Amino acid sequence: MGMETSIEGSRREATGTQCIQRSFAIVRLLAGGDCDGEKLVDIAGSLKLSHPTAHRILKALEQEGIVERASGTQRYRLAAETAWLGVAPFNRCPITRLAVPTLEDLAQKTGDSIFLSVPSHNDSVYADRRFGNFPLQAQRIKVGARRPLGVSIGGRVMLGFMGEERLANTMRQNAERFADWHCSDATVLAGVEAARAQGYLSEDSLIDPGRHVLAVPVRDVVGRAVGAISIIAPTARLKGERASRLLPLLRAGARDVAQALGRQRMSA
Amino acid sequence: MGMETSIEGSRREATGTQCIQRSFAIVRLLAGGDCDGEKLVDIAGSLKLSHPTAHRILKALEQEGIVERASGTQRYRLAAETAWLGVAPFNRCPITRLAVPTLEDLAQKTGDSIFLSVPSHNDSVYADRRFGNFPLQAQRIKVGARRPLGVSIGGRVMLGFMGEERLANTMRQNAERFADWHCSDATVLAGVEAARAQGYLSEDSLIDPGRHVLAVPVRDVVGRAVGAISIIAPTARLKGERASRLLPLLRAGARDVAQALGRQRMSA
DNA sequence: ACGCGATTTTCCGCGATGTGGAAGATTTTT
DNA sequence: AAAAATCTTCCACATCGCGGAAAATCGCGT
Repeated sequence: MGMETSIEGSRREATGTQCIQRSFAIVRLLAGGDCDGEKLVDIAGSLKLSHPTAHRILKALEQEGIVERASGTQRYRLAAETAWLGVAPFNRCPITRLAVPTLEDLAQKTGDSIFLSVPSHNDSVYADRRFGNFPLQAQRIKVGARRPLGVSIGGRVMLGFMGEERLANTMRQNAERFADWHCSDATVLAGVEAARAQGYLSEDSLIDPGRHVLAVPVRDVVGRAVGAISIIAPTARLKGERASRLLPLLRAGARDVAQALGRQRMSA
Repeated sequence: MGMETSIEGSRREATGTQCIQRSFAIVRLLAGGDCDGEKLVDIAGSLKLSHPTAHRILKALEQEGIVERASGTQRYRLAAETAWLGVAPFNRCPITRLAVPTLEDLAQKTGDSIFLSVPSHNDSVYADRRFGNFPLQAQRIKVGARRPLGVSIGGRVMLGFMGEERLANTMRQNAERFADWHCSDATVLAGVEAARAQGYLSEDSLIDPGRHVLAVPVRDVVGRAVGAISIIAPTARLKGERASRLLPLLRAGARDVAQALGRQRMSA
């Protein structure tokens, strides 16, 4: 476990439905967990819910088929069937399907870890990943894992190309959550600016000291970011001359994915 | 709109959380809708919710980024970001990704409409579809659309290979909903039996008179159905000699997908 | 295998939270 | 432009969800 995904993240005029907020906070929390699942106490702890409350909601989610118990244990994880709730929107923008060959190609050519991130509400999500042959790979970052949008390098790159309004909204709504990830407003904004200026972002990994990240945006026809491709490798492998050799590769990959997406739009 | 997805479908000892049931009933309802979205009245009507209640829940879902308004209009549909809630479970069983080549191949070879269905809780979901070149295609069936498991032909085939226990559970929990789709317990069970006996099922389409359906299961290593591939075409095109020529094609397709899934498991 | 601490689950009275009728905006149709 | 339909806000009520406490269960260590 670990990640503090406080439920207060989206500070709203509480009018509405408390338990819907709580339910989806749980769903989002589980969305990032690995398939071993999370313990009730941890879920309750992270979201600052009482144990009975967390239990009751999880039970309801289980009845709805959204959540299941990892076989044997009584740990909770997202049910396989949750995947199918999103098929319709997914098919409207099947970026992960279209990106597969590109990601594999990049992983093979660079030998390092390649990630595809997508924006999701106020989070960035790792939508897919491929590993290369180099011994040290970023295994710790799971597909489905979420960060407040702006925390991960890929997230900052995306924020840079999602419009002023959304940038402002996200910064406001994620303000409190950034602290949990040891990064400030200023750091995030600096990254966003750099991404806008250069068209990419290169920074040390926050969660994984000794690793470096290089990220480029995937932009749709209008220029809006719909994702980001990033490469993660030991710092030594991503500095200086090699970095400048890798950058065009990443950019070409991002362009390919964008084009595949554009073609898709036509036929749908 | 149309489909009556009564919230009472899963008659439960109501203790728990009413509004979670309602929220996900709405999400499931929208999951099947096309990208034009659904009107508030229709949503409220289908689920027998008061307008203010439906409105309040939808507003909450919108704040959570689960639901959005179709551009311009004020109709509700699932937000693109919903797709990313399910990426982790999806990557545990990426059947739709792996099935793409097979579906395309089948559509191209047969010229008709090919569908991939997956089981999701008490529903079957159309997870993907491909059209062939023949003029009449099953355009009305949208990707993401849901039926009570057992209503669609693909659903019956899957039910046949999901174990006695699940079959019994599903039959019990879907009993009331079958009526909405003009099919009885007996019809469903007959189909299930036939599917078990033959390894496939061939029946007239219920929702689309004049069309016929031929479906085969996609089974995992243990033999459990994880999906179904079906072909839909005007009845004349799916009878007699042509049907027996198509069946092996479908079966081969299902086997290919199953094998791809098996290979996937290894590497994960 | 046994026992003890940690975790999950049930119970239940309180009250905050969600509810739906009715009325007021807004959009769409005629 | 008027009318109909739909969407949204308001508000008083009571239902539904809340969380403290206790019971049942799990699982870890010896």
